[in-house]
Amino acid sequence: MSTTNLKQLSEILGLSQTTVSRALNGFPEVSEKTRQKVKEAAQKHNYSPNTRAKRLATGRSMTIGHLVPISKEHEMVNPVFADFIAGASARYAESGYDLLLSLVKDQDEAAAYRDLAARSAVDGVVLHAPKINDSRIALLNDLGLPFVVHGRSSGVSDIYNWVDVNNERAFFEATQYLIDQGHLSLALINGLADMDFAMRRSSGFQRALSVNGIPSDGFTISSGEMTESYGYKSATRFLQSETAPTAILVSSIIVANGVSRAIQDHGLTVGRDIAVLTHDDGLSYFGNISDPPLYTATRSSVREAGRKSADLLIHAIEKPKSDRKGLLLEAELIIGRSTMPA
Amino acid sequence: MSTTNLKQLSEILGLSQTTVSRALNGFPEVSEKTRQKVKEAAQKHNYSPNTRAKRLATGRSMTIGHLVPISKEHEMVNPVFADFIAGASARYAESGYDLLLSLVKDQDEAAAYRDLAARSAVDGVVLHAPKINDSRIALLNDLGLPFVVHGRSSGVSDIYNWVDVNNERAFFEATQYLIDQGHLSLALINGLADMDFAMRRSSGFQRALSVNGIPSDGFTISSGEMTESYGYKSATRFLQSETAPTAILVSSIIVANGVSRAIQDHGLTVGRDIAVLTHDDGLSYFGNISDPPLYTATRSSVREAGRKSADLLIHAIEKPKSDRKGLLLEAELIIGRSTMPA
DNA sequence: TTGCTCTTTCAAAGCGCTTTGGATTTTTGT
DNA sequence: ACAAAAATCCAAAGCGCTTTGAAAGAGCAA
Repeated sequence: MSTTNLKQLSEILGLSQTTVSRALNGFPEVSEKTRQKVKEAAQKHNYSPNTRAKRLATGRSMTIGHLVPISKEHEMVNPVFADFIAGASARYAESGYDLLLSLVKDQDEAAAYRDLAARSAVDGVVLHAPKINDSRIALLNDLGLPFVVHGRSSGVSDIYNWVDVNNERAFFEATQYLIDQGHLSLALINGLADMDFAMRRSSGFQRALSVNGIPSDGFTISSGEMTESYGYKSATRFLQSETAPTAILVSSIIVANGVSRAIQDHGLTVGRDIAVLTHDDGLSYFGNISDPPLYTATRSSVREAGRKSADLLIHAIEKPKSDRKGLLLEAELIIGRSTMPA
Repeated sequence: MSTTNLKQLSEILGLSQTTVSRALNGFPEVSEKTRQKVKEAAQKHNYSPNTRAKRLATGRSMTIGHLVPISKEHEMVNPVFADFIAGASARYAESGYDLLLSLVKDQDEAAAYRDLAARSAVDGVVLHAPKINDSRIALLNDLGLPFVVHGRSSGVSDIYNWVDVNNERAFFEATQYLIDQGHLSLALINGLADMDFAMRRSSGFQRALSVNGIPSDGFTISSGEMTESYGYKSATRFLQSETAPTAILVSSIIVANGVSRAIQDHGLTVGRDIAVLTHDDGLSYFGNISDPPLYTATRSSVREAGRKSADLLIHAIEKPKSDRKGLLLEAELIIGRSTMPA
């Protein structure tokens, strides 16, 4: 298990380090014959170039950073990130990048980005969970660090790379679907109000209501961090109110689990007494994969978003001059057993 | 946002690179006065040492690797890892380590470890989700890569650092608790059978049964990947059998959610008609934080385990001669609303 | 002053790669 | 056959830090 280095390998082969390096890195000026010999020797002596030396010499980190936010109060990490990263990680591996992960509290995030940039520790970063008017975008542009945003940030005038789900349309259509089913009293259990995705969902929801002439006392919205117990609490509150909704839109399956529990505790049955429609990020852990699925849902694979984001970022890193791009993914409306006509 | 390097900084100060480097790294041979001056200049010119250069010069990667397994068929990533890593990440940050994350399919994992070692890309790794007789432990010892196992591996004779929950005892006591409540027909919905933790839980479960003289037709065990729908399916199967259990032990809250759903679909009520007791890793996202909690549970914070593992690993890296250590954490039995006397 | 010990500072040698610019050998054209 | 072009190879110069080994300066005793 000893480590051979380039110098030793070149001595073994009786070639210069240059030639060996070029042979291994596929440069055209070395003959196929020597290249073959070199490759075999490298294999045999179990040589791989030392990462640290290579990075210094090339001036590239071959590392992509993910700064995943942890909410200050709850210290939670949203399982959605894991799946997104799983998607991205596969792409990084294919292209030879390592993934640097750091879980940071909101208030430390700017400093963490500055640090990564100053230390020159990464070639690019993925910006997670953008808020409305997110200041991190300007910061990253300032730092000159290539990046891609998973989501978008309304109100920001900078241009940037992003990959997002069409949340507005997804929730517009979901709401329209429920209205078509005859529901007139609706509720939305949304994510935190300052999140961009939550804003877009809420706006799609409200547009559908307004298009269908449902007045503002025909709906309610709650905002919060998307946990099971948040779903439970919100739904309980709605159910206890005088104008209890007949249909509830929910921001994630985890939250929907809490909503279902609340509904059951109220002696009602999901999909019979009350309709539940949730967004589904396609996290296989939480299911919704039976046929027909448990929940009617707007589905969009966050893992796929991770793959796409990685592709975009790698492109931005390797072709620095190219234009910034945005990629809008459409969610699919899946009809499950949690909704029914009013 | 330009990057100053050591050479430039030393020229600005009219000092040699050596002195500046030593001043910044707290060596005793530089006077407090110069050190102060250097620090101020570094601050002012926004200097931080280039990570790549530093790593090459010191021969250390200052990076710790986490290879998180993705199951081949389901391509899932268990949310437990996210919380563990959140705990570890905080410690790494304190000690100046970066965290390299890679999500790998089981069959690629050995190659991935070899690669990390050959490239000299990390100073140590965390081994996740050990199986019974896990061959990765011998591999890592072979590679000479410092590591800590989150869990243990029965049957392995190597010595190694580990941090584990006392799963045997936790499930022994949990089972005893249910038996004390009068339950005579029990079921265990466990993790995958080749996982070490699952084996230990199952063994604690069976020990309690045997201690209490419950015969082998008084219980059932199912094994599988710990998803919501796995919980649903297993519980459904149990409930449909002739000797339906009156109490079910479950391996995680997510699975327990599926179990609850199955019970409800069967027209029964958790904590009244049937007892559910689950392990709770303390993932705040999935709750069980109300008072009293929803589920009676054996609780042990996986985030805390992450912190402890990080401490142990950093120690192993920085003091290579020190003895390998094992750390056994005790789970706490929390009484919630999901259990009742038979 | 001289001589001696501590302090403080520095020039230069790595760390293990990539890459430049040039040298040497082989092939091709006529 | 000979010059020009192409193919092949190499020595050496970085990349930006840390660290070694030695020199210069300061403080003090005689």
